[in-house]
Amino acid sequence: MSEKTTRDHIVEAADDLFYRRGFEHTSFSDIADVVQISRGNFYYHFKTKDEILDAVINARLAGTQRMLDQWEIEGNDPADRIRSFINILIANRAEIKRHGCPIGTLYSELAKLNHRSQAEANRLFTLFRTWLRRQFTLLGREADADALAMHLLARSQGVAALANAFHDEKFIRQEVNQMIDWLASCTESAVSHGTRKLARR
Amino acid sequence: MSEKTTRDHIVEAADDLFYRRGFEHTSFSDIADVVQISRGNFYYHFKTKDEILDAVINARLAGTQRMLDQWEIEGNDPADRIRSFINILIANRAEIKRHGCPIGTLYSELAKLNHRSQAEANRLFTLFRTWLRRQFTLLGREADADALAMHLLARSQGVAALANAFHDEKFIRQEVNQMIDWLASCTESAVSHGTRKLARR
DNA sequence: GACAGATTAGGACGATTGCCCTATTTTTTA
DNA sequence: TAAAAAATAGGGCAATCGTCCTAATCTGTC
Repeated sequence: MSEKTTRDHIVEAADDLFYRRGFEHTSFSDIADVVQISRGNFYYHFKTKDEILDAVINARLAGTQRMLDQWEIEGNDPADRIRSFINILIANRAEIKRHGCPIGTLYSELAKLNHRSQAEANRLFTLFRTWLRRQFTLLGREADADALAMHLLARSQGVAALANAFHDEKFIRQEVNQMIDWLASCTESAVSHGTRKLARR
Repeated sequence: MSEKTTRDHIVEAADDLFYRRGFEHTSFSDIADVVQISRGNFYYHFKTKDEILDAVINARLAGTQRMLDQWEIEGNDPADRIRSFINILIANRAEIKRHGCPIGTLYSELAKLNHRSQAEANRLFTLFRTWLRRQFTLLGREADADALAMHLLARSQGVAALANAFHDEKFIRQEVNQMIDWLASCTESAVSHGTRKLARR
């Protein structure tokens, strides 16, 4: 089994705190308190706060990639895989209700700060976007695969934002059901791939 | 014509800065610089930073209410009024691309800070939610009017979030078109008001 | 057991923050 | 015009921030 280094602990704690309290609102001391190390030791592992941020983003990127790879193995059907994506909202509903989407809220904050790691944070979105686009292409919707991927991403973001604002898990379930239905209607009209024509049989 | 007081100027500048840079990242000095008053004078008008935040939220509430009232006058048809809501995304696309939705990003930040004005900020969402619900009710969808209102709010939030993340105005237009189409399908099936049945003629 | 390198602890720094006080100026009132 | 009130200016305060430095401790190797 893998020994967890102090550095790993720091990244893990920072990841959690950045999600729950935000990047700017989390101080070195906050992280050090969780990991139970001195602030001096902290500096040995990370020279600046931005370095921690980048490490957190990279950790999230790696974790997300692992998750997507896993879905690729589990689901034979691209529709199944897309449903796995949609169901993140269900799986993480409790945390989403309390803190929103980790990716969306982080990006939003970095955008306000005009932080130079905005582009890095965006890669988290792009990871999902590219993956979803491929799944929709496999579904026979290559003409508008990217638009469908963005549409689904946007709806997920919106659901997370409102679930957070209204502290409403039931709303998440409602919208997830609608997204599942929407996905079904996508596969049905896979051949025609018209821009906005959702044919019902 | 109405004389604009110093207090109004402060609220106006704070509103803008909170939107573009975020609440926490905006300092007293930042606002004072814009209004061109001393920090000392500042304290005469607002005792704490939280007071400014509340004033900004109230100003946004008032402005939003005025806008909704205006739509009520302009659009005879509830569908027209809902389209006015959807078209905010188009009207403000440039700013949304750069800074996201002012309501969504503010609430997200306050949630991270666990700020006690979260509830106040939420009233901005509730204002739209209640108004949209009424419009959908007038549209003959009273059974699921609230779900439709939340659905539309969520999609707007998602579009704003992704337009900001990918700096993509075209995406806004695409999604707005889809939302307009979706609204049309809502009115067509107004009578059946089934939970998730989007009948096409 | 001595030594070198890796790791940790704890404090100090300059800058910035929200907040507060007081003197001064401007405006209003009598 | 004199007094009162409203508004403004400028500086100061304690706390916190990210950052940095140095001394101490731990760990493994010869």
